[in-house]
Amino acid sequence: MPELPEVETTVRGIAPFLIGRKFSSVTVNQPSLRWPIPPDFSQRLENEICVSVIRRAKYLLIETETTKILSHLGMSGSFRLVDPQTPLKTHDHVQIQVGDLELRYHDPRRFGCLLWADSERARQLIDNLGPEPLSDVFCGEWLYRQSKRRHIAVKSFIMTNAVVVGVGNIYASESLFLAGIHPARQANRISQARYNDLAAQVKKVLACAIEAGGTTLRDFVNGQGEPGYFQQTLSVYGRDGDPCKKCHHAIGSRTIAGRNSYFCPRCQS
DNA sequence: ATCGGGACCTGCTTGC
DNA sequence: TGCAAGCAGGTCCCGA
Repeated sequence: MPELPEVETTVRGIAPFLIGRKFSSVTVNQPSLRWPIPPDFSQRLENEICVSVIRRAKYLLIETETTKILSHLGMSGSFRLVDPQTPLKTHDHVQIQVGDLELRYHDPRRFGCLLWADSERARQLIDNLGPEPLSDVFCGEWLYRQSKRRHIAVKSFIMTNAVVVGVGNIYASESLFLAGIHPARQANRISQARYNDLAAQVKKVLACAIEAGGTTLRDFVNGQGEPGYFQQTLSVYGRDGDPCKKCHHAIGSRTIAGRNSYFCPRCQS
């Protein structure tokens, strides 16, 4: 799934084509996502003018003059803009006509969601989110303070949304490698100096990925339907057994809190 | 309060 | 070649 850079790339890709335009017709082909698409979705959205498209954590917020949608792409979701004549693909669950284009939500695994942002469910999802990784609030001192009495592995810690949003499995492994911290190290056993470095690496790796247009793994397609290409620059993720780019020792992998984790056993401690 | 694991789905890869 | 098991980038929710 799309991690934060993919969501950011999607927002940047679709926003210019939506803002100031009318959603002239809305069709829900499959309402059964992680939570059902609200039954009044099409009716309430039709003929609305889009006023903003922004990202918060890995959520997209699409606002019109009278309402706002909260969407998450789950593990396999994507939005793309196509010519309305383009044949539907399997798992194109929602179609929104906007100007002479059509915005389609596509999601094979249906772990994503489309909700009204003011619904109780949506509030629950966004109310307890931690700081954005690229904001000034997120820094080594913040991480160090949050890590007190946290016994979980540092990798799980930085993937916790209340600590910092938008750090998924790929970028957790990548930033820990760049900071030289072993992913299984207990969160409360790391100095502030090391957290300073880690925060800096998280910012760097996410900013680079956004710059590159997002990582493309199997399911991501950006707003124009073109793949990103950041996967070529990954240092450890998915490189089990390959040589470390710093020391040439073999990259290792292990499961941490149920997630595959990649690291260099020599460079990370 | 904190933590790990199951659950939600489909599709691709792998191994028999 | 065919089939079934295993696994995938997220994250909520439950039970320990």
